Amino acid sequence: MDAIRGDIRSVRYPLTGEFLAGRLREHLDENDLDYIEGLVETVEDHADGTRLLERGDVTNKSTMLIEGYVFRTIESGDRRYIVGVQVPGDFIDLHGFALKRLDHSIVAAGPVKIGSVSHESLRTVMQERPNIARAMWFATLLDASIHRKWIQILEQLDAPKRIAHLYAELHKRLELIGRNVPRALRTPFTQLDLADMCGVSAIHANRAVGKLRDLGVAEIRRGDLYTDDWDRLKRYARFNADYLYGDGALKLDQGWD
Amino acid sequence: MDAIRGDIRSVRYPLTGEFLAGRLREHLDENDLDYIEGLVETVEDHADGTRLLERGDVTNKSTMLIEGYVFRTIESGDRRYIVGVQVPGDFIDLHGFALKRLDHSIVAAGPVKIGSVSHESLRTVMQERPNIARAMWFATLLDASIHRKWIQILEQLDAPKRIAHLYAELHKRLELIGRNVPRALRTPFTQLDLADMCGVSAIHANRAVGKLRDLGVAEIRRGDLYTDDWDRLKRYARFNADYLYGDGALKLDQGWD
DNA sequence: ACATAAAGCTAACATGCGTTAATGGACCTT
DNA sequence: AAGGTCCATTAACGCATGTTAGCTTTATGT
Repeated sequence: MDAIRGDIRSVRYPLTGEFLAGRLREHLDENDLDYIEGLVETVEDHADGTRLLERGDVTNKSTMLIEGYVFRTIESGDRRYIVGVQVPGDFIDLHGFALKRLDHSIVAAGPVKIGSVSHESLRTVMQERPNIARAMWFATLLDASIHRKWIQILEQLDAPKRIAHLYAELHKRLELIGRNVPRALRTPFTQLDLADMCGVSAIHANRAVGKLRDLGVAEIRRGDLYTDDWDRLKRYARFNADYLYGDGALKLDQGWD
Repeated sequence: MDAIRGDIRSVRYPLTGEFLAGRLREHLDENDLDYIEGLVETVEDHADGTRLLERGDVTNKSTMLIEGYVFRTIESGDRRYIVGVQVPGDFIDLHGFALKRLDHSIVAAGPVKIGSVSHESLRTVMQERPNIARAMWFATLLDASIHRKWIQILEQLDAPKRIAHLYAELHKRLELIGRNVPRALRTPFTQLDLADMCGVSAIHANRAVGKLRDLGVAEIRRGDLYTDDWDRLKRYARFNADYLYGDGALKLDQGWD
């Protein structure tokens, strides 16, 4: 494995590419986005499977995902449990800024590009840029909302619907950062990855993928999902995007600034 | 059902009782705690099952749980999914301060006592009391950490272990706010509540309770759990308290103030 | 082109969990 | 004390999922 091969379309910033701001983008102006851009001190490529952060780590910088996917994982016994996925533009350890140590590990799912911001810089942000600070708090609250949805999904849906919901969520999250996915959503996920996200065995994840194929809902091959009817897939998965707060969920109208 | 009957032991504050600060307590001094106390504008009692907040609500105040338990619920189809539980001292809708609307409902589990803080007051706090603001961010990050653990639990454990883990978690969380539970952990949870928290049917929750009894791990009667060996129960549930950050997890040592 | 490893696929059997139905027990109301 | 309601319990049967094993396909490196 070597460095990233994925294409970065229409690069906006010389250093990090256009998606740095990610989910913050909607809530900040050009000025703030430039300011954040200036905070990034280093940009690195890492290969598939790289363990970027370990549970228990104490950090002095926070990391933003610029390109690729990462898993939030907790290992227990000899198995891995994936408790979250991040897409480009997401901070992946903003909680490491406020919490002493990390409660879970971060592992690259496929090749990734990441940027680092020192906690020292973040402290300055907290003091001097209250609206950016607020947007960062929003970002961690959105993570919590996504966590709650995952809990509901695990309680409510069977394995095929869980997998469909996962792709429906990614489809929407990519759309929210300006990446429209027309027909094929490409990911580096193996069926074992899907299994570890859905809390089922790899064999059963394979059955579930087969069922989605048989039903005509979607074709998943080596992580890439193909469908001509995203609406049908989302209906099948009982997907409702409200929890992603895509419509400017931040409360801006009550004199925050 | 009528108003609260639970005892409030060793009341510290005249208005709200000693546990107002809850999980914030460890990270703030007397001065800050008094300040928070002063923010509480109203205190109310509500009966079991009261829907305190609805998914989709837009709020202008945030609520702290003073006495009792509440569920975070998402309804879908004709079933209810419980995605979280809060104990006394927890803010239950701090995210409603930063997010435009709530992504889930809050329902009283048994009789509760709650206090309200206006968002206007919170905005003042954010500006004038950075260490309190930080503690509140911490509180929401801790919720996210608990959510991740629930995801792992649902992916990893079968129904009996999920129930054991739930009580183990509550046991620890109560300890962290100064309420040591010696032998019996009393809750108002029905077996249907346990089922909705664990993502299983009520019948299967009943089987799981029976298995815990047969194994001698714990006896659960009408929500109250009895055991003479909490360590054994926690081992059975693979409980590890790290994710609750009970040891002062907030990063205080790097010039936050 | 070939060898190898990783990933995907299939089958058979065991177990966890859902569903329906019916019974029993605890608490509340009158 | 009687009746009613909510909750807990048990049994029987079917489906979802785990486990073990072996096989096939695809990607990758030489």
